[in-house]
Amino acid sequence: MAYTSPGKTREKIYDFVRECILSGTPPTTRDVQRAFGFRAVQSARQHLEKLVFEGKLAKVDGRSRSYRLPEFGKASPTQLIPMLGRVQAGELTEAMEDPPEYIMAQTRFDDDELFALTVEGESMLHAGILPGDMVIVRRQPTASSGDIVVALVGDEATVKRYRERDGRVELHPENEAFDPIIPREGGAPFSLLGKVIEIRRSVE
Amino acid sequence: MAYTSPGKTREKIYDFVRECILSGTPPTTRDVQRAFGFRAVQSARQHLEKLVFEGKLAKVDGRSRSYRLPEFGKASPTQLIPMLGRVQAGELTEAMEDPPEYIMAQTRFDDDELFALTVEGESMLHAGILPGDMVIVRRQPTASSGDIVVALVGDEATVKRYRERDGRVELHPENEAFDPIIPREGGAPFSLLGKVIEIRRSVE
DNA sequence: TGACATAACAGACAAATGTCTGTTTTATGG
DNA sequence: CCATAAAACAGACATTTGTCTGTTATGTCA
Repeated sequence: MAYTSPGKTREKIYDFVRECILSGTPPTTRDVQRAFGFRAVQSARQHLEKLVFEGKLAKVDGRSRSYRLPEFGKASPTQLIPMLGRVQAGELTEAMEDPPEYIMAQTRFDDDELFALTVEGESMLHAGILPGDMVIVRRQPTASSGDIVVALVGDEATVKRYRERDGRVELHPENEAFDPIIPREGGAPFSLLGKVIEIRRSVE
Repeated sequence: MAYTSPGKTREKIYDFVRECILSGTPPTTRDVQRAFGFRAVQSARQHLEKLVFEGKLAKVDGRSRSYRLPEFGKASPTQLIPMLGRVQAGELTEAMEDPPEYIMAQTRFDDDELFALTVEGESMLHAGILPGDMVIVRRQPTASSGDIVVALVGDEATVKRYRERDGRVELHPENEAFDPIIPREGGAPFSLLGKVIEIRRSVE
């Protein structure tokens, strides 16, 4: 490769490595070599190591394809979340598509068990949750007053605001056209599926 | 490793590989071997190849760390989107944090230029866009009537619904408390930054 | 011009990694 | 019991990949 001014090639190499990493396949030293037409591995390695020294890349010595963007790993971890579609008697089951649909989300904790649902109905309109919106839910058996939750009442999954009054659970819609749900002994079986932690709406 | 019932170990291996891939470091055959305590590389390889045969994993022969989730590549590509924070005189500039914040999003086209903004104010309340919501914007110079857009009016970036009436551009809020913006000749400089394609709200 | 720094090259070795052949163990069904 | 299939093991070889030592080319500055 022809001689280039100091740092010029290095920037391009950084961009290249970055692209590779973001697309899921960190490059090998020789990948970089080939991509830039170097006739020596060391030429690529030289630049890569300097990028590490400058802090623009991170790596683990001796391991293949180990160059990384230093920002990641520190940043909040990303998770794949299954899109659950249907709700069946008592049990929320994965809409068995093949392959199942997944969405990416950044979460605070790696061990949260998350799933996503599509909202039907307008009962949460005034909370800014519209029909067709996707809600990301953290599976948990309890909630705090004021949380937006997904609950199973009878056979139906529903998104409502959770409240406790006098030790009794109430599920409040945010739309005057709907009535609160107050589960009672002997009534429809009630269970809390989890708490809504994010709402997404695609308007394309 | 002790003998396990058919497919049992394989499922766990799939989960393991999946986790590795999602966290950005696809495993080597020997990574899997070690993780499961196999005393032979082939034990791990056997399972991995079978997973490929079953279509649950994809790989490139002969390349290190090349196991992938088949859903990706085919599925909509994911890209990193910069969070733009401030708006400065006429120009939307990246809030120069170090490192800049990025979020993941699944997009239809790889070459879309996207960025994200945080919404201030309640002018789009009835469109289900609340203060603090994040909007993902595709940079484009034009829009269709009915689109929700981000426009620069004077020095301020604003989220509104775009309408054309008699060939004139109008920016409509979705809240009676606000008035439409109708850019005029000689008025505040107006430019369209792009179209809102997704709204996200974190309620944690 | 010469000293110096960086870029690029050449060739090699060692470790990591993918791959292969064959054997042994374990569960299952006739 | 035997046949069969899958799981697990053993040991090896080939390629890929990381790393190293030393050399040559190119630009900068005094």
